[in-house]
Amino acid sequence: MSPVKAGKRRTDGARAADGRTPGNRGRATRERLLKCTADLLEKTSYRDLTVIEIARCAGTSPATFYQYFSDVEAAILMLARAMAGHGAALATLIREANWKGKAGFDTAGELVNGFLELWEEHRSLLRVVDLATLEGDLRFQNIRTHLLNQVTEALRDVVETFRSQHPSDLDPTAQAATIVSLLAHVASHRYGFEFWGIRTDHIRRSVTRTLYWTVTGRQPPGA
Amino acid sequence: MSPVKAGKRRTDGARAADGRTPGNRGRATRERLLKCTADLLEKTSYRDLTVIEIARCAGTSPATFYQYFSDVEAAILMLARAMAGHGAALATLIREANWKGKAGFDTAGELVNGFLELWEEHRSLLRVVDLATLEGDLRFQNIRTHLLNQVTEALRDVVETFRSQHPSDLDPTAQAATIVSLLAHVASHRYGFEFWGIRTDHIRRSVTRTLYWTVTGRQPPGA
DNA sequence: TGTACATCAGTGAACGCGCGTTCACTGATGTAC
DNA sequence: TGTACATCAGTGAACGCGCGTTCACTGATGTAC
Repeated sequence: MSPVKAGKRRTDGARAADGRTPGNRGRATRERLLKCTADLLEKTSYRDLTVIEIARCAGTSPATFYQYFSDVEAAILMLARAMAGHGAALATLIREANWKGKAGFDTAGELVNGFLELWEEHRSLLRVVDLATLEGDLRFQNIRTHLLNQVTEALRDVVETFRSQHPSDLDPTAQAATIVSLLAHVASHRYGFEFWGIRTDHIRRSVTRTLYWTVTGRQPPGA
Repeated sequence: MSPVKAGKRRTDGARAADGRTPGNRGRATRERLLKCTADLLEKTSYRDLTVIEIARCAGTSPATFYQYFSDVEAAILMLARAMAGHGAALATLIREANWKGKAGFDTAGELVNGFLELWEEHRSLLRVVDLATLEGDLRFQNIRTHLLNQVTEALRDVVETFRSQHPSDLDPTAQAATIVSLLAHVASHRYGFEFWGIRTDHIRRSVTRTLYWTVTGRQPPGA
């Protein structure tokens, strides 16, 4: 239909814009667009986030945006994937820390804090991931899984360590998934609780105790 | 500006359409529109739900829709409010059941099932409520609070019954909120777990045990 | 050091689309007498 | 039982808006010789 000029249009759109391979200048623009996407996400619902807005924020034109991303979601996905790696740090904490006795209780507290901090730092991105997951978007669901899976598997292994403390018909994976559910939900609704008059410190204490119990099967060390 | 004909336009739009008081026929149309909204919500993300679609499904025109609702969200809110009352049944269950010993463990199981069933029955509506809450929509947040608050308060009262079993610095409200978080999250991500290979039965068992422990402070009766 | 050329980078302006929303209108139903 | 009138109910057709997306173009940067 349209006269092909010179560049062989890449349909896969893997790395380049529309057949160009990016140089320094291009990469800078791209970063600016990503940064603006992240910033705007703090203020706007991701459904209302528009190419025009992002372009304007980055001091460029909508046409430029399309040289780097196929649409707004593509940019958000890129940000989300970069974030999903942060689950590894939590998994490492779980695997390497001591879960026995008082030290184990401290480990539980650290993990709870780890979740709260991770959500604090990436609040808007995690909100989008949760949102899209609930809506059934598989790409975001995969990111969420990737993030939480590492944590769940690490916890499952720890739970198995305490197998003798748990009833034999308890599934360690389900147990771990249950705990992760609790941690994720509390972290993402933290401000909801505060708005409702429940102090985060109190939640932290409750969750820490529950976490310790579900992992070790033992009563937490008395207050 | 425009010539006022006869009806005194109500700006509040409280009950009536545009100054008309609804009769039988009108109420039927209205019900049909609500039903269609609910049905379409099962298939479509609520963001993509359009007045035109709803009207078409109800066999009427978009103009008619606006006689009954100011916009799509208004219709959804109406559905959600009607559903929020269902929290009362769970609260009653919590308040009237026995929480001690083996009977208490059964009560915990019933409550977990109650959550799973409630979410099963109103999956799409609850999804919208969760979604909008995460996005900071206050109206939906209030509905969510209304629904979960009844449960949280009931649980808090039960937790207080077991005060001697819990450490003195434990806040019963925070403890109850923690449990409700767990229940709500698991109920809404149920299919996520199954997709991921975790059987609902296993989750149910884990959650029931955790619930029993967080409420009573005692080890659940061995399997 | 200079010139020509290829490629990268960016954009103004326009088109099309599809939804929200409204207006002026027709049709249906009820009720007073 | 019939007629007139008020009110309820519903709609076709159009307008406007704002975003997504693209095209044909100009400008910037690098590099070969």
